[in-house]
Amino acid sequence: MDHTNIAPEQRPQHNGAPPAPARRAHRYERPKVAVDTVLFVVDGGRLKTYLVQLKSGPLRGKWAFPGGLVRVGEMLDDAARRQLLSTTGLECAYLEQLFTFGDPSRDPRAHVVSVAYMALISDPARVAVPSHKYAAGGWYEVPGQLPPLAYDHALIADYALSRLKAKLAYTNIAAFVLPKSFTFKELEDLYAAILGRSLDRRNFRRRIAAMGLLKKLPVKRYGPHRPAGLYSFRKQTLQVVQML
Amino acid sequence: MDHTNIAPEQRPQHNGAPPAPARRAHRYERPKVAVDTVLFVVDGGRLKTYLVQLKSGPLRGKWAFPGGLVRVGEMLDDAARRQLLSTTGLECAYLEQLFTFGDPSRDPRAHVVSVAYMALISDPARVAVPSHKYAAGGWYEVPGQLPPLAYDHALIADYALSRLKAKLAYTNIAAFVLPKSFTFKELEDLYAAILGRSLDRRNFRRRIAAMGLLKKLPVKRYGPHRPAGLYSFRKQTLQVVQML
DNA sequence: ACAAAAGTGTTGGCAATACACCCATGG
DNA sequence: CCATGGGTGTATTGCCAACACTTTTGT
Repeated sequence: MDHTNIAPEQRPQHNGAPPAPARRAHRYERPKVAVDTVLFVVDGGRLKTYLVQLKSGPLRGKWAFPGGLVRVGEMLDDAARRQLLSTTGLECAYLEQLFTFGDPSRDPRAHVVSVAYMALISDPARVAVPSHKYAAGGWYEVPGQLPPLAYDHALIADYALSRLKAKLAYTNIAAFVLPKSFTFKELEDLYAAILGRSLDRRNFRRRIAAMGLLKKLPVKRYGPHRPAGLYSFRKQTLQVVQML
Repeated sequence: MDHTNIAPEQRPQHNGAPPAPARRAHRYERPKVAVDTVLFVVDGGRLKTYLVQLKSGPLRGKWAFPGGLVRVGEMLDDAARRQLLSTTGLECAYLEQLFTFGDPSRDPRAHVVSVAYMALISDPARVAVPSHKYAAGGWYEVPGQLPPLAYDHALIADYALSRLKAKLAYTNIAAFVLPKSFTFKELEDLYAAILGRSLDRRNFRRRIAAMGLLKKLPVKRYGPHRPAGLYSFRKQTLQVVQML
Protein backbone atom coordinates (compact mmCIF):
# COMPACT_ATOMS: atom_id res chain seq x y z
CA MET A 1 0.00 0.00 0.00
CA ASP A 2 0.88 3.60 -0.05
CA HIS A 3 1.67 4.84 3.35
CA THR A 4 2.92 8.05 1.89
CA ASN A 5 -0.07 9.88 3.23
CA ILE A 6 0.53 8.90 6.80
CA ALA A 7 1.45 12.46 7.49
CA PRO A 8 -1.91 14.09 8.14
CA GLU A 9 -1.03 17.02 5.94
CA GLN A 10 -1.11 14.81 2.86
CA ARG A 11 -4.42 13.30 3.75
CA PRO A 12 -7.49 14.60 1.95
CA GLN A 13 -10.18 16.05 4.18
CA HIS A 14 -12.83 13.57 4.92
CA ASN A 15 -16.52 14.01 4.46
CA GLY A 16 -17.86 17.05 6.18
CA ALA A 17 -14.94 17.53 8.55
CA PRO A 18 -14.55 21.18 9.45
CA PRO A 19 -11.60 22.70 7.61
CA ALA A 20 -10.19 24.22 10.78
CA PRO A 21 -11.26 21.97 13.61
CA ALA A 22 -11.35 23.41 17.08
CA ARG A 23 -9.55 20.48 18.67
CA ARG A 24 -6.45 19.53 16.78
CA ALA A 25 -6.85 15.94 17.91
CA HIS A 26 -9.97 15.69 15.81
CA ARG A 27 -8.07 16.23 12.59
CA TYR A 28 -5.97 13.20 13.37
CA GLU A 29 -8.95 11.02 14.11
CA ARG A 30 -8.75 7.58 12.57
CA PRO A 31 -10.61 4.33 12.97
CA LYS A 32 -9.36 2.23 15.84
CA VAL A 33 -8.16 -1.33 15.47
CA ALA A 34 -9.45 -4.14 17.64
CA VAL A 35 -9.29 -7.90 17.66
CA ASP A 36 -12.16 -10.19 18.58
CA THR A 37 -11.59 -13.85 19.18
CA VAL A 38 -13.99 -16.73 18.88
CA LEU A 39 -12.66 -19.30 21.29
CA PHE A 40 -13.79 -22.88 20.74
CA VAL A 41 -13.56 -25.85 23.01
CA VAL A 42 -15.07 -29.30 22.85
CA ASP A 43 -16.53 -30.44 26.13
CA GLY A 44 -18.41 -33.67 26.48
CA GLY A 45 -18.76 -34.04 22.74
CA ARG A 46 -20.27 -30.57 22.44
CA LEU A 47 -18.66 -27.64 20.69
CA LYS A 48 -18.74 -24.53 22.83
CA THR A 49 -17.62 -20.95 22.57
CA TYR A 50 -16.83 -18.40 25.24
CA LEU A 51 -18.78 -15.18 25.60
CA VAL A 52 -18.61 -12.28 28.00
CA GLN A 53 -21.42 -9.97 28.99
CA LEU A 54 -20.81 -6.26 28.66
CA LYS A 55 -21.05 -4.30 31.84
CA SER A 56 -21.51 -0.76 30.57
CA GLY A 57 -22.06 1.38 27.54
CA PRO A 58 -24.97 1.46 25.12
CA LEU A 59 -24.71 -2.31 24.63
CA ARG A 60 -24.72 -3.16 28.31
CA GLY A 61 -26.14 -6.60 28.89
CA LYS A 62 -25.30 -7.89 25.43
CA TRP A 63 -22.74 -10.61 24.94
CA ALA A 64 -19.54 -10.53 22.94
CA PHE A 65 -16.47 -12.51 22.10
CA PRO A 66 -13.36 -11.57 24.05
CA GLY A 67 -11.51 -8.74 22.38
CA GLY A 68 -10.26 -5.23 22.61
CA LEU A 69 -8.07 -2.59 21.08
CA VAL A 70 -4.69 -3.29 19.56
CA ARG A 71 -1.75 -1.38 21.00
CA VAL A 72 0.86 0.47 19.03
CA GLY A 73 3.75 -1.87 18.36
CA GLU A 74 1.74 -4.98 18.99
CA MET A 75 1.28 -7.84 16.53
CA LEU A 76 -2.37 -8.63 15.85
CA ASP A 77 -1.93 -12.23 16.98
CA ASP A 78 -0.33 -11.05 20.19
CA ALA A 79 -3.20 -8.70 20.82
CA ALA A 80 -5.66 -11.55 20.41
CA ARG A 81 -3.69 -13.75 22.79
CA ARG A 82 -3.34 -10.97 25.32
CA GLN A 83 -7.06 -10.23 25.38
CA LEU A 84 -7.89 -13.89 25.64
CA LEU A 85 -5.53 -14.35 28.54
CA SER A 86 -6.72 -11.30 30.40
CA THR A 87 -10.37 -12.17 29.86
CA THR A 88 -10.36 -15.90 30.43
CA GLY A 89 -6.99 -16.81 31.88
CA LEU A 90 -6.53 -19.27 29.02
CA GLU A 91 -3.69 -19.63 26.56
CA CYS A 92 -4.91 -20.93 23.26
CA ALA A 93 -3.26 -23.78 21.41
CA TYR A 94 -4.20 -22.43 18.03
CA LEU A 95 -5.00 -19.02 16.66
CA GLU A 96 -6.04 -18.07 13.16
CA GLN A 97 -7.12 -14.83 11.63
CA LEU A 98 -10.56 -14.97 10.02
CA PHE A 99 -11.70 -11.73 8.53
CA THR A 100 -11.74 -8.02 9.23
CA PHE A 101 -15.00 -6.26 9.89
CA GLY A 102 -14.92 -2.54 9.36
CA ASP A 103 -18.45 -1.24 9.12
CA PRO A 104 -18.30 2.14 10.86
CA SER A 105 -21.67 1.51 12.46
CA ARG A 106 -20.81 -1.88 13.92
CA ASP A 107 -19.95 -0.18 17.20
CA PRO A 108 -22.33 2.64 18.11
CA ARG A 109 -19.67 4.54 20.02
CA ALA A 110 -16.82 4.82 17.59
CA HIS A 111 -15.46 3.55 14.32
CA VAL A 112 -13.64 0.40 15.32
CA VAL A 113 -12.22 -1.94 12.72
CA SER A 114 -12.15 -5.41 14.15
CA VAL A 115 -9.87 -8.20 13.07
CA ALA A 116 -11.69 -11.41 13.93
CA TYR A 117 -9.79 -14.47 15.11
CA MET A 118 -10.62 -18.05 15.85
CA ALA A 119 -8.84 -19.77 18.74
CA LEU A 120 -8.83 -23.34 19.97
CA ILE A 121 -7.97 -24.84 23.32
CA SER A 122 -7.75 -28.48 24.13
CA ASP A 123 -8.49 -28.63 27.79
CA PRO A 124 -12.12 -28.13 28.69
CA ALA A 125 -11.29 -28.76 32.34
CA ARG A 126 -9.66 -25.39 32.84
CA VAL A 127 -12.73 -23.30 33.43
CA ALA A 128 -12.32 -19.70 32.51
CA VAL A 129 -12.66 -17.13 35.23
CA PRO A 130 -14.62 -14.11 34.10
CA SER A 131 -12.67 -10.89 34.26
CA HIS A 132 -13.91 -8.12 36.53
CA LYS A 133 -14.32 -5.99 33.42
CA TYR A 134 -17.39 -7.96 32.48
CA ALA A 135 -20.73 -8.64 34.06
CA ALA A 136 -20.44 -12.35 33.31
CA GLY A 137 -18.77 -14.91 31.13
CA GLY A 138 -19.54 -18.42 30.07
CA TRP A 139 -19.49 -21.21 27.55
CA TYR A 140 -22.30 -21.57 25.05
CA GLU A 141 -22.96 -24.52 22.85
CA VAL A 142 -22.65 -23.92 19.15
CA PRO A 143 -24.34 -24.40 16.81
CA GLY A 144 -27.21 -23.48 19.09
CA GLN A 145 -28.92 -20.59 20.75
CA LEU A 146 -26.44 -17.93 21.75
CA PRO A 147 -27.48 -15.06 23.99
CA PRO A 148 -28.05 -11.67 22.29
CA LEU A 149 -24.74 -10.63 20.76
CA ALA A 150 -23.31 -7.14 20.63
CA TYR A 151 -21.81 -5.43 17.58
CA ASP A 152 -21.69 -7.70 14.54
CA HIS A 153 -20.63 -10.67 16.61
CA ALA A 154 -23.36 -12.89 15.21
CA LEU A 155 -21.67 -12.53 11.82
CA ILE A 156 -18.32 -13.33 13.34
CA ALA A 157 -19.73 -16.41 15.03
CA ASP A 158 -21.04 -17.76 11.72
CA TYR A 159 -17.80 -17.02 10.00
CA ALA A 160 -15.73 -18.76 12.64
CA LEU A 161 -17.84 -21.89 12.63
CA SER A 162 -17.76 -22.25 8.88
CA ARG A 163 -14.02 -21.78 8.82
CA LEU A 164 -13.56 -24.40 11.49
CA LYS A 165 -15.78 -26.85 9.61
CA ALA A 166 -13.91 -26.30 6.39
CA LYS A 167 -10.53 -26.85 7.97
CA LEU A 168 -11.50 -30.19 9.43
CA ALA A 169 -11.60 -31.60 5.93
CA TYR A 170 -8.02 -30.97 4.93
CA THR A 171 -5.94 -30.18 8.02
CA ASN A 172 -5.06 -31.66 11.39
CA ILE A 173 -6.75 -28.74 13.12
CA ALA A 174 -8.51 -31.22 15.39
CA ALA A 175 -5.13 -31.73 17.06
CA PHE A 176 -5.63 -28.45 18.88
CA VAL A 177 -8.97 -29.36 20.35
CA LEU A 178 -8.20 -32.89 21.47
CA PRO A 179 -5.93 -34.06 24.26
CA LYS A 180 -2.59 -35.57 23.27
CA SER A 181 -4.00 -39.07 22.96
CA PHE A 182 -7.52 -40.03 22.05
CA THR A 183 -9.53 -42.86 20.59
CA PHE A 184 -10.83 -42.97 17.06
CA LYS A 185 -14.32 -42.70 18.42
CA GLU A 186 -13.49 -39.49 20.25
CA LEU A 187 -12.08 -38.05 17.05
CA GLU A 188 -15.19 -39.06 15.17
CA ASP A 189 -17.44 -37.54 17.81
CA LEU A 190 -15.46 -34.33 17.60
CA TYR A 191 -15.95 -34.15 13.85
CA ALA A 192 -19.61 -34.97 14.25
CA ALA A 193 -20.05 -32.27 16.90
CA ILE A 194 -18.42 -29.59 14.78
CA LEU A 195 -20.01 -30.59 11.50
CA GLY A 196 -23.36 -31.07 13.13
CA ARG A 197 -24.03 -34.46 11.56
CA SER A 198 -23.08 -38.03 12.20
CA LEU A 199 -20.47 -39.81 10.13
CA ASP A 200 -20.02 -43.35 8.90
CA ARG A 201 -17.44 -44.93 11.17
CA ARG A 202 -15.71 -46.98 8.50
CA ASN A 203 -15.52 -44.25 5.92
CA PHE A 204 -14.35 -41.84 8.56
CA ARG A 205 -11.51 -44.10 9.64
CA ARG A 206 -10.49 -44.57 6.05
CA ARG A 207 -10.47 -40.89 5.26
CA ILE A 208 -8.53 -39.98 8.38
CA ALA A 209 -6.05 -42.75 7.72
CA ALA A 210 -5.61 -41.46 4.17
CA MET A 211 -4.60 -38.08 5.53
CA GLY A 212 -1.73 -39.82 7.28
CA LEU A 213 -1.67 -37.41 10.18
CA LEU A 214 -2.24 -39.88 13.01
CA LYS A 215 0.05 -42.31 14.72
CA LYS A 216 -1.17 -45.30 16.66
CA LEU A 217 0.06 -45.52 20.22
CA PRO A 218 1.05 -48.87 21.73
CA VAL A 219 -1.49 -48.55 24.49
CA LYS A 220 -5.21 -48.94 24.79
CA ARG A 221 -7.88 -47.25 26.79
CA TYR A 222 -9.72 -49.66 29.06
CA GLY A 223 -13.32 -49.06 29.89
CA PRO A 224 -16.36 -51.08 30.83
CA HIS A 225 -16.12 -52.93 27.51
CA ARG A 226 -13.79 -53.66 24.66
CA PRO A 227 -10.65 -51.47 24.91
CA ALA A 228 -10.04 -48.84 22.24
CA GLY A 229 -6.72 -48.12 20.58
CA LEU A 230 -5.23 -44.74 21.36
CA TYR A 231 -3.90 -42.37 18.73
CA SER A 232 -2.15 -39.06 18.60
CA PHE A 233 -1.41 -36.60 15.86
CA ARG A 234 2.09 -36.93 14.40
CA LYS A 235 2.60 -33.18 14.44
CA GLN A 236 1.29 -30.60 16.83
CA THR A 237 1.61 -27.82 14.27
CA LEU A 238 -0.97 -27.20 11.60
CA GLN A 239 -0.56 -29.56 8.67
CA VAL A 240 -2.38 -29.07 5.42
CA VAL A 241 -3.08 -32.12 3.31
CA GLN A 242 -2.74 -31.70 -0.43
CA MET A 243 -5.84 -32.71 -2.29
CA LEU A 244 -4.77 -31.63 -5.81
CA MET B 1 -15.36 -7.86 21.04
CA ASP B 2 -15.23 -5.67 24.05
CA HIS B 3 -15.12 -2.07 23.13
CA THR B 4 -15.57 -1.11 26.71
CA ASN B 5 -12.02 0.05 26.89
CA ILE B 6 -12.37 2.50 24.07
CA ALA B 7 -12.20 5.27 26.59
CA PRO B 8 -8.46 5.77 27.00
CA GLU B 9 -8.75 5.90 30.75
CA GLN B 10 -9.71 2.25 30.86
CA ARG B 11 -6.93 1.16 28.59
CA PRO B 12 -3.89 -0.38 30.24
CA GLN B 13 -0.61 1.42 29.66
CA HIS B 14 1.35 -0.09 26.88
CA ASN B 15 4.92 -1.20 27.01
CA GLY B 16 7.24 1.46 28.28
CA ALA B 17 4.88 4.37 27.76
CA PRO B 18 5.58 7.10 30.29
CA PRO B 19 2.88 7.19 32.97
CA ALA B 20 2.39 10.94 32.55
CA PRO B 21 3.15 11.66 28.91
CA ALA B 22 4.16 15.16 27.96
CA ARG B 23 1.90 15.30 24.94
CA ARG B 24 -1.58 14.11 25.67
CA ALA B 25 -2.00 12.99 22.06
CA HIS B 26 0.59 10.32 22.66
CA ARG B 27 -1.53 8.59 25.22
CA TYR B 28 -4.22 8.18 22.62
CA GLU B 29 -1.88 6.75 20.03
CA ARG B 30 -3.24 3.74 18.20
CA PRO B 31 -2.28 1.77 15.12
CA LYS B 32 -3.65 3.23 11.91
CA VAL B 33 -5.80 1.30 9.47
CA ALA B 34 -5.04 1.14 5.78
CA VAL B 35 -6.22 -0.86 2.81
CA ASP B 36 -3.98 -2.17 0.04
CA THR B 37 -5.45 -3.55 -3.12
CA VAL B 38 -4.00 -6.01 -5.57
CA LEU B 39 -5.63 -5.14 -8.86
CA PHE B 40 -5.61 -7.83 -11.52
CA VAL B 41 -6.33 -7.60 -15.19
CA VAL B 42 -5.89 -10.00 -18.06
CA ASP B 43 -4.34 -8.42 -21.09
CA GLY B 44 -3.42 -10.43 -24.14
CA GLY B 45 -3.71 -13.68 -22.24
CA ARG B 46 -1.35 -12.45 -19.53
CA LEU B 47 -2.31 -11.81 -15.94
CA LYS B 48 -1.06 -8.44 -14.77
CA THR B 49 -1.18 -6.39 -11.62
CA TYR B 50 -0.87 -2.68 -11.07
CA LEU B 51 1.91 -1.15 -9.01
CA VAL B 52 2.88 2.38 -8.11
CA GLN B 53 6.34 3.64 -7.28
CA LEU B 54 6.72 5.58 -4.05
CA LYS B 55 7.94 9.11 -4.42
CA SER B 56 9.16 9.92 -0.94
CA GLY B 57 9.84 8.54 2.49
CA PRO B 58 12.29 5.87 3.58
CA LEU B 59 10.94 3.48 0.93
CA ARG B 60 11.25 5.94 -1.95
CA GLY B 61 11.73 4.12 -5.22
CA LYS B 62 10.09 0.91 -4.05
CA TRP B 63 6.84 -0.27 -5.55
CA ALA B 64 3.56 -0.93 -3.86
CA PHE B 65 -0.05 -1.83 -4.49
CA PRO B 66 -2.47 1.08 -4.48
CA GLY B 67 -3.68 1.81 -0.98
CA GLY B 68 -3.90 4.27 1.84
CA LEU B 69 -5.45 5.08 5.14
CA VAL B 70 -9.08 4.43 5.97
CA ARG B 71 -11.15 7.40 7.04
CA VAL B 72 -13.39 7.56 10.05
CA GLY B 73 -16.88 6.55 8.99
CA GLU B 74 -15.72 4.79 5.87
CA MET B 75 -16.41 1.16 5.01
CA LEU B 76 -13.25 -0.81 4.28
CA ASP B 77 -14.50 -1.75 0.82
CA ASP B 78 -15.26 1.86 0.06
CA ALA B 79 -11.79 2.85 1.16
CA ALA B 80 -10.29 0.30 -1.20
CA ARG B 81 -12.46 1.52 -4.08
CA ARG B 82 -11.67 5.13 -3.33
CA GLN B 83 -7.93 4.59 -3.30
CA LEU B 84 -8.10 2.56 -6.46
CA LEU B 85 -10.08 5.24 -8.21
CA SER B 86 -7.83 8.06 -7.10
CA THR B 87 -4.68 6.16 -7.96
CA THR B 88 -5.62 4.58 -11.26
CA GLY B 89 -8.87 6.14 -12.37
CA LEU B 90 -10.40 2.67 -12.53
CA GLU B 91 -13.55 1.29 -10.96
CA CYS B 92 -13.19 -2.37 -10.21
CA ALA B 93 -15.80 -4.93 -11.15
CA TYR B 94 -15.01 -7.12 -8.19
CA LEU B 95 -13.50 -6.57 -4.79
CA GLU B 96 -12.71 -9.09 -2.11
CA GLN B 97 -10.99 -8.84 1.22
CA LEU B 98 -7.99 -11.12 1.57
CA PHE B 99 -6.23 -10.82 4.87
CA THR B 100 -5.08 -8.25 7.37
CA PHE B 101 -1.42 -7.66 7.91
CA GLY B 102 -0.54 -6.04 11.19
CA ASP B 103 3.14 -6.48 11.88
CA PRO B 104 4.16 -3.20 13.55
CA SER B 105 7.42 -3.21 11.61
CA ARG B 106 5.89 -3.68 8.19
CA ASP B 107 5.97 0.07 7.71
CA PRO B 108 9.14 1.70 9.06
CA ARG B 109 7.40 4.97 9.80
CA ALA B 110 4.43 3.96 11.87
CA HIS B 111 2.31 1.06 13.01
CA VAL B 112 -0.13 0.64 10.16
CA VAL B 113 -2.48 -2.31 10.06
CA SER B 114 -3.28 -3.05 6.47
CA VAL B 115 -6.37 -4.82 5.21
CA ALA B 116 -5.39 -6.39 1.89
CA TYR B 117 -7.90 -6.62 -0.95
CA MET B 118 -7.99 -8.21 -4.34
CA ALA B 119 -9.75 -6.37 -7.16
CA LEU B 120 -10.56 -7.34 -10.71
CA ILE B 121 -11.34 -5.27 -13.77
CA SER B 122 -12.45 -6.56 -17.09
CA ASP B 123 -11.26 -3.96 -19.50
CA PRO B 124 -7.55 -3.99 -20.16
CA ALA B 125 -8.01 -1.20 -22.69
CA ARG B 126 -8.53 1.47 -20.08
CA VAL B 127 -4.95 2.19 -19.20
CA ALA B 128 -4.48 3.56 -15.73
CA VAL B 129 -3.05 7.03 -15.39
CA PRO B 130 -0.56 7.27 -12.57
CA SER B 131 -1.51 9.71 -9.88
CA HIS B 132 0.74 12.67 -9.21
CA LYS B 133 1.29 11.26 -5.73
CA TYR B 134 3.54 8.58 -7.17
CA ALA B 135 6.75 8.58 -9.14
CA ALA B 136 5.33 6.05 -11.59
CA GLY B 137 2.75 3.37 -12.07
CA GLY B 138 2.39 0.40 -14.34
CA TRP B 139 1.19 -3.10 -15.05
CA TYR B 140 3.41 -6.04 -14.23
CA GLU B 141 2.94 -9.57 -15.35
CA VAL B 142 2.29 -12.09 -12.65
CA PRO B 143 3.44 -14.68 -11.87
CA GLY B 144 6.74 -13.15 -12.88
CA GLN B 145 9.39 -10.74 -11.80
CA LEU B 146 7.90 -7.81 -9.96
CA PRO B 147 9.98 -4.74 -9.16
CA PRO B 148 11.24 -4.39 -5.56
CA LEU B 149 8.17 -4.12 -3.36
CA ALA B 150 7.73 -1.93 -0.31
CA TYR B 151 6.37 -3.01 3.06
CA ASP B 152 5.19 -6.63 3.07
CA HIS B 153 3.67 -6.32 -0.35
CA ALA B 154 5.46 -9.38 -1.65
CA LEU B 155 3.47 -11.40 0.88
CA ILE B 156 0.28 -9.72 -0.20
CA ALA B 157 1.02 -10.45 -3.84
CA ASP B 158 1.44 -14.17 -3.12
CA TYR B 159 -1.69 -14.23 -1.05
CA ALA B 160 -3.77 -12.53 -3.73
CA LEU B 161 -2.61 -14.83 -6.49
CA SER B 162 -3.31 -17.98 -4.54
CA ARG B 163 -6.77 -16.76 -3.61
CA LEU B 164 -7.54 -15.95 -7.22
CA LYS B 165 -6.35 -19.37 -8.35
CA ALA B 166 -8.45 -21.13 -5.75
CA LYS B 167 -11.60 -19.23 -6.65
CA LEU B 168 -11.39 -20.17 -10.31
CA ALA B 169 -12.18 -23.74 -9.36
CA TYR B 170 -15.56 -23.17 -7.77
CA THR B 171 -16.87 -19.72 -8.70
CA ASN B 172 -17.60 -17.64 -11.76
CA ILE B 173 -14.98 -15.14 -10.69
CA ALA B 174 -13.65 -15.17 -14.25
CA ALA B 175 -16.76 -13.19 -15.17
CA PHE B 176 -15.16 -10.11 -13.71
CA VAL B 177 -12.00 -10.34 -15.73
CA LEU B 178 -13.52 -11.13 -19.10
CA PRO B 179 -15.58 -8.89 -21.37
CA LYS B 180 -19.33 -9.57 -21.55
CA SER B 181 -18.96 -12.08 -24.35
CA PHE B 182 -16.01 -14.28 -25.06
CA THR B 183 -15.08 -17.54 -26.71
CA PHE B 184 -14.42 -20.75 -24.91
CA LYS B 185 -10.82 -20.53 -25.97
CA GLU B 186 -10.47 -17.12 -24.36
CA LEU B 187 -11.87 -18.49 -21.15
CA GLU B 188 -9.50 -21.42 -21.29
CA ASP B 189 -6.55 -19.12 -21.95
CA LEU B 190 -7.57 -17.02 -18.98
CA TYR B 191 -7.60 -20.03 -16.70
CA ALA B 192 -4.30 -21.19 -18.10
CA ALA B 193 -2.76 -17.76 -17.57
CA ILE B 194 -3.87 -17.52 -13.97
CA LEU B 195 -3.13 -21.12 -13.05
CA GLY B 196 0.18 -21.04 -14.87
CA ARG B 197 -0.38 -24.29 -16.72
CA SER B 198 -2.16 -25.48 -19.82
CA LEU B 199 -5.44 -27.36 -19.66
CA ASP B 200 -7.02 -30.10 -21.71
CA ARG B 201 -9.52 -28.38 -23.96
CA ARG B 202 -12.18 -31.08 -23.82
CA ASN B 203 -12.04 -31.66 -20.12
CA PHE B 204 -12.04 -27.93 -19.52
CA ARG B 205 -15.21 -27.46 -21.58
CA ARG B 206 -16.86 -30.28 -19.73
CA ARG B 207 -16.00 -28.95 -16.31
CA ILE B 208 -17.11 -25.43 -17.11
CA ALA B 209 -20.32 -26.74 -18.60
CA ALA B 210 -20.92 -28.77 -15.45
CA MET B 211 -20.74 -25.58 -13.39
CA GLY B 212 -23.67 -24.32 -15.43
CA LEU B 213 -22.66 -20.70 -15.19
CA LEU B 214 -22.36 -19.94 -18.89
CA LYS B 215 -24.93 -19.25 -21.54
CA LYS B 216 -24.27 -19.64 -25.23
CA LEU B 217 -24.97 -16.59 -27.33
CA PRO B 218 -26.61 -16.94 -30.74
CA VAL B 219 -23.68 -15.25 -32.45
CA LYS B 220 -20.21 -16.23 -33.44
CA ARG B 221 -16.93 -14.46 -33.62
CA TYR B 222 -15.52 -14.45 -37.12
CA GLY B 223 -11.80 -14.46 -37.60
CA PRO B 224 -9.30 -15.61 -40.15
CA HIS B 225 -10.53 -19.17 -39.66
CA ARG B 226 -13.38 -21.19 -38.32
CA PRO B 227 -15.74 -18.97 -36.29
CA ALA B 228 -15.92 -19.52 -32.56
CA GLY B 229 -19.13 -19.58 -30.53
CA LEU B 230 -19.55 -16.73 -28.09
CA TYR B 231 -20.58 -17.17 -24.48
CA SER B 232 -21.36 -15.02 -21.51
CA PHE B 233 -21.82 -15.67 -17.82
CA ARG B 234 -25.44 -16.03 -16.75
CA LYS B 235 -24.90 -13.84 -13.73
CA GLN B 236 -22.60 -10.92 -13.22
CA THR B 237 -22.52 -11.40 -9.48
CA LEU B 238 -20.28 -13.89 -7.75
CA GLN B 239 -21.72 -17.39 -7.86
CA VAL B 240 -20.33 -20.20 -5.81
CA VAL B 241 -20.81 -23.70 -7.12
CA GLN B 242 -21.52 -26.38 -4.58
CA MET B 243 -19.15 -29.29 -4.87
CA LEU B 244 -20.38 -31.32 -1.88
C1' DA C 1 -23.69 -65.70 28.44
C1' DC C 2 -24.65 -61.24 27.48
C1' DA C 3 -24.22 -56.30 26.88
C1' DA C 4 -21.65 -52.68 24.89
C1' DA C 5 -18.52 -50.53 22.21
C1' DA C 6 -14.46 -51.42 18.85
C1' DG C 7 -13.01 -52.81 14.72
C1' DT C 8 -13.09 -54.29 9.81
C1' DG C 9 -14.19 -55.02 3.53
C1' DT C 10 -16.76 -54.91 -0.51
C1' DT C 11 -19.40 -52.93 -4.06
C1' DG C 12 -21.45 -49.59 -7.21
C1' DG C 13 -21.72 -45.07 -9.07
C1' DC C 14 -19.76 -40.87 -10.31
C1' DA C 15 -16.30 -37.81 -11.63
C1' DA C 16 -11.87 -36.76 -13.35
C1' DT C 17 -8.26 -37.93 -16.59
C1' DA C 18 -6.02 -39.17 -20.75
C1' DC C 19 -6.26 -39.17 -25.39
C1' DA C 20 -7.01 -38.01 -31.40
C1' DC C 21 -9.74 -36.87 -35.02
C1' DC C 22 -13.10 -34.11 -37.89
C1' DC C 23 -15.08 -29.37 -38.94
C1' DA C 24 -15.75 -24.69 -40.64
C1' DT C 25 -14.02 -20.91 -42.49
C1' DG C 26 -10.70 -17.43 -44.99
C1' DG C 27 -7.27 -16.91 -48.04
C1' DC D 1 -7.20 -26.96 -51.45
C1' DC D 2 -4.75 -25.80 -47.66
C1' DA D 3 -3.76 -23.68 -43.30
C1' DT D 4 -5.57 -22.55 -38.92
C1' DG D 5 -7.84 -22.75 -34.96
C1' DG D 6 -12.73 -24.61 -33.30
C1' DG D 7 -15.20 -28.27 -31.76
C1' DT D 8 -16.34 -33.04 -30.16
C1' DG D 9 -16.57 -38.60 -27.52
C1' DT D 10 -14.88 -42.62 -25.20
C1' DA D 11 -12.41 -45.69 -22.22
C1' DT D 12 -10.16 -46.08 -17.91
C1' DT D 13 -9.19 -44.94 -13.39
C1' DG D 14 -9.53 -43.56 -8.77
C1' DC D 15 -12.46 -41.81 -5.14
C1' DC D 16 -16.39 -41.68 -2.24
C1' DA D 17 -20.57 -43.29 -0.22
C1' DA D 18 -23.53 -46.90 1.22
C1' DC D 19 -23.89 -50.77 3.82
C1' DA D 20 -23.61 -55.22 8.45
C1' DC D 21 -21.21 -58.38 10.80
C1' DT D 22 -17.45 -60.03 13.95
C1' DT D 23 -14.35 -59.18 17.95
C1' DT D 24 -13.07 -57.97 22.46
C1' DT D 25 -13.66 -56.93 26.87
C1' DG D 26 -16.30 -56.30 31.62
C1' DT D 27 -19.86 -57.88 34.33
